[in-house]
Amino acid sequence: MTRIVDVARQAGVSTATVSRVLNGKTVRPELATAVHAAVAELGYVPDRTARSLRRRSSDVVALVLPDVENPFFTAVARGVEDVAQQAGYSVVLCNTDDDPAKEARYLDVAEHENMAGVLIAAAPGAPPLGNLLARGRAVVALDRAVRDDVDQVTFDNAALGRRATRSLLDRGFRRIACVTGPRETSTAAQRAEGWRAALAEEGLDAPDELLIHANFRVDGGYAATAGLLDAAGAPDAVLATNNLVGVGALRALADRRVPLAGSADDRGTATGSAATGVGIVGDLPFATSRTDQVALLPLNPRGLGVTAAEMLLERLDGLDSPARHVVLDGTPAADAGRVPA
Amino acid sequence: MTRIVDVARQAGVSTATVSRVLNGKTVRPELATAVHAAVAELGYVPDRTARSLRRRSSDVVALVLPDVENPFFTAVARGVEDVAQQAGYSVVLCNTDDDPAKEARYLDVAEHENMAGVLIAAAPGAPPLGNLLARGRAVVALDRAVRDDVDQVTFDNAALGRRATRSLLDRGFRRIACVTGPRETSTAAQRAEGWRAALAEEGLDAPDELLIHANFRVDGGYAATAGLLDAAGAPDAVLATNNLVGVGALRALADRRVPLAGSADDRGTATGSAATGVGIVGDLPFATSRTDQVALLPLNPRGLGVTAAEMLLERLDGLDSPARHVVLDGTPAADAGRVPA
DNA sequence: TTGTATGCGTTATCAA
DNA sequence: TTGATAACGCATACAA
Repeated sequence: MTRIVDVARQAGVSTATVSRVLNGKTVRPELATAVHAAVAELGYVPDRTARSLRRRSSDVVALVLPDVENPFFTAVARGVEDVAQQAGYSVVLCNTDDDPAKEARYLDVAEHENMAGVLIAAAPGAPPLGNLLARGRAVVALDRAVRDDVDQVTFDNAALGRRATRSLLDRGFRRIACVTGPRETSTAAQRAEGWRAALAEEGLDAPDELLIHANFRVDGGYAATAGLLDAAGAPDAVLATNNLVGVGALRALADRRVPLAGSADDRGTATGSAATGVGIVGDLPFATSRTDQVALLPLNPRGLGVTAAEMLLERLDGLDSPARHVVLDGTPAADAGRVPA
Repeated sequence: MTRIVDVARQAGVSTATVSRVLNGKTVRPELATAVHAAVAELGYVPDRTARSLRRRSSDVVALVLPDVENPFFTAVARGVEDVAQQAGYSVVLCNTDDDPAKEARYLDVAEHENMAGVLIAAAPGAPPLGNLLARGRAVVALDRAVRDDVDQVTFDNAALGRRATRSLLDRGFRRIACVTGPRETSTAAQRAEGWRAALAEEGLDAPDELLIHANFRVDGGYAATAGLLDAAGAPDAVLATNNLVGVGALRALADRRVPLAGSADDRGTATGSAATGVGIVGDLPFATSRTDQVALLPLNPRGLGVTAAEMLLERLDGLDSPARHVVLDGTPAADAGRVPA
C-alpha cells in the first residue's frame, strides 16, 4: 500500500505539502504538479479511514429509509447515490421498517462512524433528530415532514392528493374512497387532506367510512380495498395514496373479478360487482397488467433523492445557516426543469 | 465524546486492559466487571474509525448488486443485512447496473475503505475478483457463478429451469419458449439449459427461435415476448427465467389482450391471439393482477442473502481455508430447514 | 495477567 | 508558502 510519505519522497516535498495539494490548499504550482505526477505514478489513493479519524468526519452518507423493498424508495436511493458519488461520497442504505428503535440504532451508528451526514425518511413517532444536529452532523429529512429546525425536501402532498382525486372526478366518479397510510405519517395524512379538499371543491361529502388508514404496503391496500367492496355503500372508485397501496387495491379488485371502470372488461364480463375506478399517487413499475384505465399520478422519487442529496452537500459546507424547506411538485414533468437529471 | 482513556480512568485500569476486555481477551474477572461497569456508566462506544485504522479492517461489508431496484436483490439485501447486523457489521449497498467499470470502482472503494468483506453478484465480463482476494479481503460471490477459487452460493439454476418448464409441460403446453437473460450471465444460461433439458426429457425439440436472450429487466421481457407473439409459429407458453422478465411477459400479453391460458378470460373474450401460458422462475411481489394462472416457481432470495452473509462471517475468521461452493435448492420450502430464518 | 508506549495514515498546528 | 511534528482513538508488542 502506498502512503502519503511515499508520494512525498517521490515528489521531493513534505507530507504536509502532499496533503495540501490533495485538499486544494494553496501550493506553489510547480510543487503541485510534481505531487500530482507522483500520485499518478504510484497510483496513490488516500486511506479514507485515516482521513476520517483525523478529520473527525468520513465521506460516507447514511440514507435511512422505511422500506428498501418499496420501488419508490429504491428510486430515491438511486437519485441520492448519483449525486453523492459524483461528489465523492459513498451512501449506506439503512432500513428501518418504520421502527423507531431500528431507526435510533442506525442514527447511533451514523454518529459513531463519523458519517458526514444523514438523509432520512423518518419513522412517525421516532424521537426528533436533534441529537445529530446538536453533534454537528448534517441532516436532511426527505419525503416526510419533521421538526421545523431541520432541512427537508418533500412533495406537495396535499396537492398530489387533490390532483389524483380530481382526475377521478374528471372521469365521472363521485363516490371516491381514499386508502392511505397511517395517520401519523405526514405524506399519508396530507394526501388524504387533498382528497378531502378535492371532494369539497366539487360539493361532495368525504364521509369517514370512505377514508381508510391502512399501512403503506401491499397488504394494507389489499385489505382496505377488500373491506370497502364488502361494505354497504361501496365506492365507485378508490384513491390509493401510494404505489404499494395501489398495487394492493388492484390486486383486490382482480381477485374479486371486479373490472376496472372504463376498461374493455367493464361490460361483457359477468360479475357480481360493479366496475370500480382506481387512482394512484405514484407509479407501478412492476405492474403485470395494463394500467391505462388506472388514474396514475406519476411521481419523481429520483428527483426527490437528487434534491435531498444536493441539500445535504450544501449543508456540509455551511452547517450554521438556517434550515431550509424545499417543496417539490412531485411529478416528473413539473420537476424536470428544477431537478438536474 | 468519551474515549477509551475515560473508561480506563473510571475503572482504575489501563487503556490496554479496557481494550482487551472489549475484545474478549483474557482479563482478571473483577477487572472485567469494573470495565463493563465503567463502559455502561459512561455510555462508551468505541470509535469505529480509529478501530479500523488500527486493525486495518473495518466492520463494514459491501454488498455489490447489479440492480437494487429489482425486488429479488432487495430481498437478498434484507437477508444479508439481518445476518450482518446481528454480527455487528454494517452493510453498504452498491449498485453496478452490470457495468464492469462501476463494479470495479466499488471494489476499489471497498478496498481503500478497508471494508471487512465483499458480497457480490458479479457483472458478467467483469475482471475476476482475484485482486481483493490477493489483498486478504474476504469475498463471497452470490447468485452468479464466478471463478472457482472464491466462495460462492448459488441456486441450482438448471434444476430451477427444469422444474419451471416441467410445470408448464404438466399443464399441457408443448411449444414452450424461453425468455432468459444475457448469455454471459450464469443464471440466465443455466436456467435456459434446464428448459432445454426438460423439453428433451419429454422428447420435445428446443428450437433456436424459441430461446430469446433478452436483458434481465422488464423491458427485455416485454420486447422478447412481443416478438415471440408476432413471429410465425408463436409458442403456446412462455417461460421467463427471472421475475422482471416475467413482469414484462405478462404485460406484453395484457397489452395485446392475449388471455392467460387456463384463466377465466381464456374463453369469452374475443381476441385475435390464442391464449398463452406463462411460467416464471421467481416471484411477483408487486403484481397488479391475479397470478393463479401463472406457473410461478417462487424463489428464496432472502435465504440466498442469509447464507452468503454467514459464509462471509466464517470466511472472516479463517481466510486461508479453501473456497467453498454452496448450491441452494432455491425454493422457500426446500431451503426452510437449511437456512435460518 | 497487566501496563507502557508505539504506530496505524492522515490532517492541522506551529515555526521557519 | 513550506516543513517538522503532534494529534486523532484505538490495538498490540513488549516489558514487567
